[in-house]
Formats: sequence, structure tokens, C-alpha cells
Amino acid sequence: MNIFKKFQADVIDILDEMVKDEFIPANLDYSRVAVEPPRDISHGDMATNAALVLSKQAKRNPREIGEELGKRLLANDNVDSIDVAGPGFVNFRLDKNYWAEHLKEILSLGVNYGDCKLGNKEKINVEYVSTNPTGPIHVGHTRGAVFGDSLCNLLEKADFDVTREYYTNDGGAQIDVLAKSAFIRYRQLLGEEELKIPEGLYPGEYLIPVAEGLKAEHGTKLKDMPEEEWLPIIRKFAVTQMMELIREDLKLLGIEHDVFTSEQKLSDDGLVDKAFARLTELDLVYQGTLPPPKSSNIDLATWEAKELTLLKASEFGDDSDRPLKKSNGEWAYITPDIAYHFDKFERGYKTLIDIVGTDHDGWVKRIKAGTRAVTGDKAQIYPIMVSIVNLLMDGEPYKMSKRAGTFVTMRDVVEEVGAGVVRFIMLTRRNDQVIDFDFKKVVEQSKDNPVFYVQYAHARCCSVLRNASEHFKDEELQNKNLLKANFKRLNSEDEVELIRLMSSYPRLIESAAESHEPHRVAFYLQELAAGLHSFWNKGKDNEDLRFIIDGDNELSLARMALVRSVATVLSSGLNILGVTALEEMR
RNA sequence: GCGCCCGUAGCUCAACUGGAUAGAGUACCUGACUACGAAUCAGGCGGUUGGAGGUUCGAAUCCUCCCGGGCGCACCA
Repeated sequence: MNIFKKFQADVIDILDEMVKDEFIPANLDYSRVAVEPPRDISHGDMATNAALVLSKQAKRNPREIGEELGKRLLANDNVDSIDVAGPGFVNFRLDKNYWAEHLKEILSLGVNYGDCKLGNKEKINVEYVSTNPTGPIHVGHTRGAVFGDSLCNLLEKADFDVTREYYTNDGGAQIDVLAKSAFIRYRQLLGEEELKIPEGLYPGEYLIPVAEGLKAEHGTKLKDMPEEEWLPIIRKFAVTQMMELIREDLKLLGIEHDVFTSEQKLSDDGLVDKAFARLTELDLVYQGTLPPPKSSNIDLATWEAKELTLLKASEFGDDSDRPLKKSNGEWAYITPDIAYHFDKFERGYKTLIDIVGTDHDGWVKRIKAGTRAVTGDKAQIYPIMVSIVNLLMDGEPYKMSKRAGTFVTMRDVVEEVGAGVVRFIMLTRRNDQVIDFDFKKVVEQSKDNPVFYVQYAHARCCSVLRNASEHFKDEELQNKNLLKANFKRLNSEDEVELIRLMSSYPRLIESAAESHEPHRVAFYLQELAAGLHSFWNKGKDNEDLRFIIDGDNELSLARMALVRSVATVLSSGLNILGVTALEEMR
């Protein structure tokens, strides 16, 4: 459990008593009363801002409230000492045994330590990756993929019922381009070697296996068909192949989606019509014209106002109304997307998370407005925009383009530097920070990469436990036996420090999940790893601080409990990031 | 022109969402391997949080205006 929450509840109980004793008035707003670790550890184990938050409402000097609160807090058995500091912070220290006892919780919960009830089993849909099925996954999509996947892990740990979803854009014109490109490869395969790939089609060699597949399934007969006959066949075939490719690519990073939703199928099943009907029913659709575009990269001379079918998007926070149908009667691009989000809502998700790149900024506003409109504002949509990754090669921009066929795939990068490194780097920043990803540096400096630092700490724990098996029987080192260790022996400042750090893990998980910020886990892990490394090195100077003390099995066993706990928390955090914890370094 | 995001130590990034003396890594300087794994540790150097106002007990965080950078702004997908 989150011990900070426990003490927050204790503080609020005390505040209630103070109300009863008429020290402060009743009906104060406690919502901002927090119990947190102080920024500076020398201030104490925990701090509450209660006096500061309440002073204005209570019309009382914050220090007075603080002094009184502190006095009453001291009566708590677990509280060792208190100190009212600065403008009215109440700092308090906990009994050392309280900390040591906390290890029991880690050991008994194991990998479930840090779980919290934030989500309360709420169904939540996270859509991520969703790249067009026109080729392998580009490295530019890696960040969104990794971010989405780790966010899902985090949300699951926070008790959300998470669905990992991939939206397959298999309905648009880009699939015609894909099919036509595959058709050229097919003809080349059938002997037209000198046939060039025309400008505007995909030249990538990944379409050669598709051509081979077409030949295996259809022989040469596609070649003599008119385009309107082969196009749908090859579209379908190529999309299936591309999705397979994409799934394999994603697996390299340990990513697997639960649900793949096809745009084509959505439309075939009439769901776009349904969403449109729904919007019409809500009286949000009308015929009209839009003002000229404001973008400077559009030639206004060629632009003309036409009557379109429009959505009253501006009533839902968009800058202007948006077309649902083009002037030729076809759906505008956003309409199937609105239908898709409506479909998710109808499937029972009230919270929809979309992980997209910042280049989808314009799209986000539209889909937000569209989703609010079609669901009658009953769905919470959280678009999370992941900033771009600048690819560099030794400091120089690394240019690539799908059309030119020179792009670097995600696979290239993962095979070069490893899934763990890629994931950790991408997650050791806030999502709205731009990342410079330099291939040369990542490979060269892989030894200095923070992921190794954390891995090393985990491997050290494992190493200690391996060595311990010479002193203890295997069953003595099992968690349920370690629970019986005498935790009171863990009373050095360094040990308490480590336990303190671990005890803040549940709190971290909760806040990271709530704010959708997996990067916090990465930073936490580095901190915990540092704690472990530091304690380890103290054992060199001071033999009393070694993990295994000859002739003192009681202390050794207690320390094994400590080490096992550290390993558990490290491994739990790495799991969220999707990085496998290593038992030894090579 | 408009919208969104970013600007924090030489460099790469944090800062628990308004908390106390803004922290890590890296680089640089000093020190620790007869080792429970030195891919590690201990210490030092390094800041007007882009700038100017404002809000309040309290601002890197919120508001306004500038400066600089990124991304976007079509019936394209």
C-alpha cells in the first residue's frame, strides 16, 4: 500500500479532531492536503503542507496550525519526531522499525508490490502505433510504440482494464499505391525485369516477398487482368502481408496488441454511416461552405469555396467546422476516424487514449471535437502527443523517406542496439521533449547508457543472492522464509534509506499512471539503482555493511530480505518499461 | 498570420503537477579495486530556470507581453 496515503489519512483524522476542539473551523477543503517525501531528505521522512493549505481558509497563522498539528501527530505510534519548518511545513520522522517492517510488504507481494487501485478495473482503451500498413515500421514510430506499450503496463499496474489497440488504416488511397507498387514487383518477378518503379509508388524491397506470395497464390493470371480486377485482390493481400510484417517488427520490442481494428471493415459494416446518422440525429450536421484556408503553404488562387457537408465542430472546441463529406459525396478523411472512436465508445470504453506524433496536432483537435460530438460528451478522450525523434548519424541529420526506399526501419535500430536500450532511451524523457537519437552515440556509448546502470544493480542483487546460497539453504532464501527475518537488524542509515526509497514506489506508480508519464518510472529506477550501488560500495570500506556477515546469520538473512526486495522493485519497474531484468551482465 | 509544444548547469535531461537551499547523468578536477562484480562508489566544479512584468505565504511550474526553436493549420491521409 501507499504509505504516504496512509499518513495523509492520519493527518486528516487529526485535522478533524482539531475541528472538534474548535482549533480550526469546520468544513475546510482538505483536497490539497498532501503528505509527501520532503525534497530534502534531511528534513525528515515525510512532510505535510496541511497548515499552509488551510491557513487562509481557517484564517489562522500557518505556523500555529502547524505546531498544533505536529503536537498531535507525535502521539502517533509510528511517528518518532516532528519539526515545524519554514512557513509551516510539518516534517516528521518515522520509527526505524516501521521502515524495516515495510520490507514484509514487498516480500509478500513480490511482483505485485506497487499495484494500486487507481483504475478500479475501469475499462480503458489505448490506441498506439497505428501506422499505415504500407511497409515495415519506421524508426520514427518507435517512440510512440514504446511509450504506448509502457503506458499500458503502467495502467495495468494501476488496476485499469487495458485494451491495447491498433487501428489499421487499410481503407485509403495509400493502399491503392501499395497495391500498385506490389503489382509492379509482381510483374518484375514474372520476367519484366527492366520495368521501373514509377515516381509516387513505394520502391521498397519489402514488397518483393509480397510479389512472391501473389505468384504462389495466383500464378501469372493477375498480370492479364484489368486493373479494377487485380486491384482489390492485391490490396487485400498486400495489407495482410504488411500487417504481418508490422506485427513481427513490434514483437522485436515486445509489443503485442489485443485488438486490431480495420478501417475498411468498419466502413464495410456500415459503422461510418451509423456515426454520420448519429451526428445528423443530434443536429450537428449541415450543408455549408468554409472560409479560405489560412495556411501559408496553400495557393489561394486555386482555392474555391464549395458547398460541403459539415460538422458543427466549433461547438466542441475546434477552431472551425469540419467537413464530413467532400463535395463529390465521399467521406472526408476525419469521418471514418470519428466513426472509429464512436465504435470504441460503443464497445464500452469511456476513456480513450490515443498516442500520436506531434505532427498530428491538427488531427487531434478534430478528433477530439468529433468524438465529443458523436458520443454526446460522454467519452473522455486523452490524446497524448509524442514529440519527434531526430535521427542523427554522428551529429548530422539522418535523412530518410519511405518513398525513396531509404528509410531506416525500427527493426534496423533494434537489431543494432537492442530492444532494452531503445525502450529505455525513449522512455527516459518526458513525451513532449524532442529526442536526438544519434545512432553512432547510442552504439558507442551503450556502456554509459542508464539502462545498463539499472541492469547492473539488478544483476548485483542476483549475484549476492547466488553467493548467499553457499551460506543458506535454498528454502531459507525464499520470500516466505525471508519474511521471518529480524528486520530490526536493518538499522543503519543506508539501509533505512534504501527501504525508504522502495516505500515510495507505490506512490510513484500511482502518480505516474495518473499523469500518464512512464518516464517517471525510468528516473525512479536510476535512483533506486544508485541507492543499491552506493550501499554496496560502503561494504568495501566497512565490512559490517556487507550483505553476508560471517557468523551473523540473523543479520545476513535480514540483508538478503533487503536485497531481494530491491531486486523485486527494480524488476517490477523494468517490467513496466518493457525491459527484461538481467540476472547477470555479460 | 493563427494554434499547440518546448526553452532549466558546457552537453543530455529531471523536478512528485504551486512547496522549503532547483536535482541527476555526462564532461572536467580529486580520491577508492590484496574485489560478496570498478559497467561501481565518495568528493569537488558548474544556475539571474530565455527576458520583462503580474497573481500569493511561496512560481521553473499559473496569467500577460516579448525573444528563440519545433510541430501543425485543405474536400490531402
